[in-house]
Amino acid sequence: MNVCSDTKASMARKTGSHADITGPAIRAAALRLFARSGYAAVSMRQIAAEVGVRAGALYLYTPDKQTLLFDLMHDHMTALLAAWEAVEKGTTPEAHLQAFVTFHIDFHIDRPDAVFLAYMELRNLTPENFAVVEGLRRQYENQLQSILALGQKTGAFEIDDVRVTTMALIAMLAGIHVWYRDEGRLSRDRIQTIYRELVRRTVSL
Amino acid sequence: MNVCSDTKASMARKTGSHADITGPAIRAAALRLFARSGYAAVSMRQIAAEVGVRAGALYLYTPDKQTLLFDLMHDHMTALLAAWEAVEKGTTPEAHLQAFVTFHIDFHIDRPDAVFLAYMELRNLTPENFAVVEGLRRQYENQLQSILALGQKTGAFEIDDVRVTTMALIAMLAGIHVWYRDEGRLSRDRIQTIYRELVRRTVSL
DNA sequence: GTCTATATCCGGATAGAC
DNA sequence: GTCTATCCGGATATAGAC
Repeated sequence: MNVCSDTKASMARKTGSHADITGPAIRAAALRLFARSGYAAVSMRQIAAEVGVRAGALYLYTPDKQTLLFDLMHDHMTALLAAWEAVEKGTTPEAHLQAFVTFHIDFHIDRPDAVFLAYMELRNLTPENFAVVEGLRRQYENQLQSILALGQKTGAFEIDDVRVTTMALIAMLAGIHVWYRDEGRLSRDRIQTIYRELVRRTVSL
Repeated sequence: MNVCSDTKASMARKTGSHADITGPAIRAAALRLFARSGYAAVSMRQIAAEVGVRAGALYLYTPDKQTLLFDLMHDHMTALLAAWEAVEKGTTPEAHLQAFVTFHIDFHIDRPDAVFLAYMELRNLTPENFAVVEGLRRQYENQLQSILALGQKTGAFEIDDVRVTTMALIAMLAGIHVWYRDEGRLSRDRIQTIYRELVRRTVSL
């Protein structure tokens, strides 16, 4: 932070102007700290210190702390849905489901802090903000639920209760973030292989 | 609270003495509020108001807020382990696993607030307290892991990675608390039946 | 055992200088 | 765009009266 070499033509004209740097830096610091200690336990002064500015400067980039939290969660959920939209999903329900598992694990392993926020800090959102984020979360669940419902209809899957199975699989996948470590015993590929098989079994007799 | 009728022989001799009532009431109030709003977001004043006393009075029953949280989590985990010890588990690995699922769902549905605390407030424990609670949580995971390992050894189960399957099943079961409602679409029995089958499938080819 | 009062500190957010 | 200074409220925890 606070690199003021000013040697490049692209640098701002006035020393001390870092709107393009400080904004993202604030979001990154808030994400890291909120994920580590929880929204309520993190102060604006802490976030500012992490970025290398004073607390007052934060309010040039966010109207308040609540909006900072909401933006982080909202952007994460939006990115999640957009990324899933872009995935090549295959033709059969089986392939579709396998693609979902692979995608989910990839996306979540790459964004541990955002994932943590998205499901731990829901209760710290104002009711209006909660409704928005909850709606996006529900949309994501529905992606999986649709796959299961279609597979059940075509006979590809043997499922007792589609809604419960959806929630069970989401929970199973979400649980990975609790124990996953980059330097852990298992590679990402290995984990994906194991979970694809676990999920396949839960929808097969 | 603060019922001072003093008409029964069993009432305390001194008006305003409610040690036997206030202590549990404080814990119950703290549990409810911590679960609803999060440890960091709940003040001692709020807890006191819920009980019907002033904030200062709380310190007759707990040395500080942190200890209050720790005691709630510690007691929950201890009760969980003790209750599982007391369960009739059956003789085969299959029966053992089914008993675990049934037990887990029963215990957790009956204590939604404590369950919520136990996995949401870990990061608000001091390092020493965290280590204790984490150790108890690990003991519980090991109960399930032992069942899976034994079943794998005897050939009753077909499991790729016992550790990952343990974490996957724990997460799947823990996820119930996210959507379960007492007045919901599904009875407890029905939910247990569905999950017993989901779990059975994950350890069978 | 509880209350009132208070010490001490830290929180979010704003105003105005530079 | 950032800083310093500050307002104002609320936090935990303690001391001493009743």
